[in-house]
Amino acid sequence: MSNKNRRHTKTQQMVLDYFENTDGAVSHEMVEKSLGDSMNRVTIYRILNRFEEDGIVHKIVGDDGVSYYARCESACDHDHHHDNHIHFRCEKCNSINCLEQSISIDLPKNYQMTNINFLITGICASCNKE
Amino acid sequence: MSNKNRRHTKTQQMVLDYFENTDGAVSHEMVEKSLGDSMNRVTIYRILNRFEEDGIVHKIVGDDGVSYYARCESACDHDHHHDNHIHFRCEKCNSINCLEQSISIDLPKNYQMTNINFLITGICASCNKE
DNA sequence: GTAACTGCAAAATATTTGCATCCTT
DNA sequence: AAGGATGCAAATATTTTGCAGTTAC
Repeated sequence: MSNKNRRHTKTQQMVLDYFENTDGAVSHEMVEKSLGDSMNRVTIYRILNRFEEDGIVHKIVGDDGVSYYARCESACDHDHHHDNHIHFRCEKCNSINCLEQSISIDLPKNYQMTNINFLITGICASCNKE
Repeated sequence: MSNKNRRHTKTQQMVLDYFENTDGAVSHEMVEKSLGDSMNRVTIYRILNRFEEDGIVHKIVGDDGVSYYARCESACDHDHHHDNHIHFRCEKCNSINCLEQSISIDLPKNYQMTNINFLITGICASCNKE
């Protein structure tokens, strides 16, 4: 389903590097703030969409309505990037990270699952100190 | 925190009735399609926001980026409408409903939770038959 | 050389705000 | 009558699309 002919470009590599050097999930806004001088905002949209389409990252939509992207774990293949652990979004520092806890899902009969989006919002430990 | 002086109006009652007569969660678009002739789209935005603010409904953000609203269970009070069960969004019929399964959350030390958003996307049983 | 990728402008969507008016209390 | 709620227009975001120019392969 997914593998179009993709090309390796500088811009994409920069975004990949950004993922590599960033803890937790990443939003369009964050990429733009970081790399916006080197590339157009539209390009960022397109790169993020492409990455998701290709299974390189998965998307987590926050209860703030913002889309965050995180590199997929090894387990992800191109058509299934299920992600049955919980993400935590800190309202203060606006980071999204994975919690250890993972969920075993008990879907009712005849239900079929294509995507999981588990998100808890609140204050993370480091922000809670202050 | 929440109780402003609210007034009882026809428009709001219509939206409430719509919730009552609809299974599962409801999006702005659905309300507008249903009641758009009787009220302005902006009014719908404001009513839905107000309802959420007042704890009358809670918001679930789909991985499609769309906000859905569902009437709160009895357990909800004004400041805490935690909703630790899983919602299921059907990509075909675009309904959102609650699954029975609820999740016990095991938050790491010093984490503080303000909101839960558990959503599985896929095909529901009735759509899966066809 | 071909087709993917990018940048810019513009279009399409989605949501919010200002303000005059209407309606609940 | 005071101020919350609504409608309309306009302002803000946010995301997508068209197309020409550029670059990877």
